[in-house]
Amino acid sequence: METKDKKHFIVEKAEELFANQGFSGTSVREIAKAADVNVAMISYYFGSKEKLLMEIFRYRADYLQTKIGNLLNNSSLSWWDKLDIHIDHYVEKIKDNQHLHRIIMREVDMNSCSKVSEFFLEHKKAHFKIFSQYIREGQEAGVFNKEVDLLALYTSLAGISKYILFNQDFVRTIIKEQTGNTLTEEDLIQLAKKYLKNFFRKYLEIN
Amino acid sequence: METKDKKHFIVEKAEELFANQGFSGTSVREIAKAADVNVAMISYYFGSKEKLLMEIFRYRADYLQTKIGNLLNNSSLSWWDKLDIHIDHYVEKIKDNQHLHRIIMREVDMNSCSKVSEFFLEHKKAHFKIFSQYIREGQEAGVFNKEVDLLALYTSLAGISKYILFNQDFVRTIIKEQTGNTLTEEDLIQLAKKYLKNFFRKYLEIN
DNA sequence: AGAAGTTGATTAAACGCTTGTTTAATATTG
DNA sequence: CAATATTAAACAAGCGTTTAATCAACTTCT
Repeated sequence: METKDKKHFIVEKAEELFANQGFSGTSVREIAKAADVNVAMISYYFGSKEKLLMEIFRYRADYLQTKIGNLLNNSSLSWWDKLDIHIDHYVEKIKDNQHLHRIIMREVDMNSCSKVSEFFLEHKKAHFKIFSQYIREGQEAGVFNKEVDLLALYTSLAGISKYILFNQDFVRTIIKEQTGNTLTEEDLIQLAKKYLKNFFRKYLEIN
Repeated sequence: METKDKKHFIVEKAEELFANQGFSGTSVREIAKAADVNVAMISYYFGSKEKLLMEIFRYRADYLQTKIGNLLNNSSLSWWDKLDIHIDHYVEKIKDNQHLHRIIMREVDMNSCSKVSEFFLEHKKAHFKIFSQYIREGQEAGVFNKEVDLLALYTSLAGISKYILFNQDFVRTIIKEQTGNTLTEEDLIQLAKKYLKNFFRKYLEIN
């Protein structure tokens, strides 16, 4: 394997371990074993354990770019269809980057006083900006209800989708009791999307 | 100080440290220093670091009892007022037990495969049961809209309140940019309550 | 073309330090 | 005097990181 691929492999294994066991709860020896490399390679490649964590963030930087705007602007779809796409996109992205989100929740959101925290705060702000700009344009186009709190919308979007994705066991159990069906992760994704689309319709529709 | 009070003091200090730095990220020496006791006392009192974590859960067991039902049943208030009380109660309880919730999020929700996870899953189920029973009674009384997904309501209640409370920096920043005001934690609690009450009205009102 | 040299990758071992826990001695209490 | 509480010190194990030696691949020189 090429050394660049090997580095990426270590990053991915570390990401998974950090997500499930936490940064402090995972030893470099554990990471080395999972990636099937010598312990020293982690210091050799990344400098330190902490810098490996930073490398994870850098590795996922493209995801954090949140360039949804382009997709939506050039389309001839209706405002409502675009909103659905936005929601689908949002939930899907959280699903695809669950490990990263878990790490952010554990190591960044929880002790919010480092430079990393500031970086992710900026990212959240940027995403909120894109989101609220889209809603406002829909409002000015006369499609979306103008009497709606953008932050209320956004916290619901983030809160609901994160809750369903990070409490999968709970949601699954309830659905199992209600219907007898055991939902797959994909089913849960669809459920989150359904709930959110319903939610946005209720809030943005003009009666 | 009495030995029982001292034990409680250690438990509270440990709770705070575990909440902010994680279980693995906090050493027993750190806890001992925070509680101003000798390191050996923690093993002497609790047996081990892990058992101290369990003691935290036992210590907060009364909170986790979630006996909201009593308060609501015997009241002569309207269904809507009772719902507001329920929401107030829910948000307030999360605020008062933020440390515990952080620990549960970090150490329980994240790696869901231990006996502790099962315990908290049962607790969530019990709370959902109380919640949905209340809503259903309101539906049968003809006050609440019958065409509403109980799980959608619940995940929103939990998701929104947790998001606001555990992303305080973000919410504060947005509000600061929008209004110029820097919100206190109490303000954020009120915001969460407002959002949730609005939400439940939108979903449960019969047009 | 083949030996010598250069570079980066990989290894096992060791480093010093911290970890959770235990021990054995001392202090405090009833 | 007995029982409990508290202490400093020691314990083995694990931690993140470094070292120095070896390996592999490629370049350069005759």
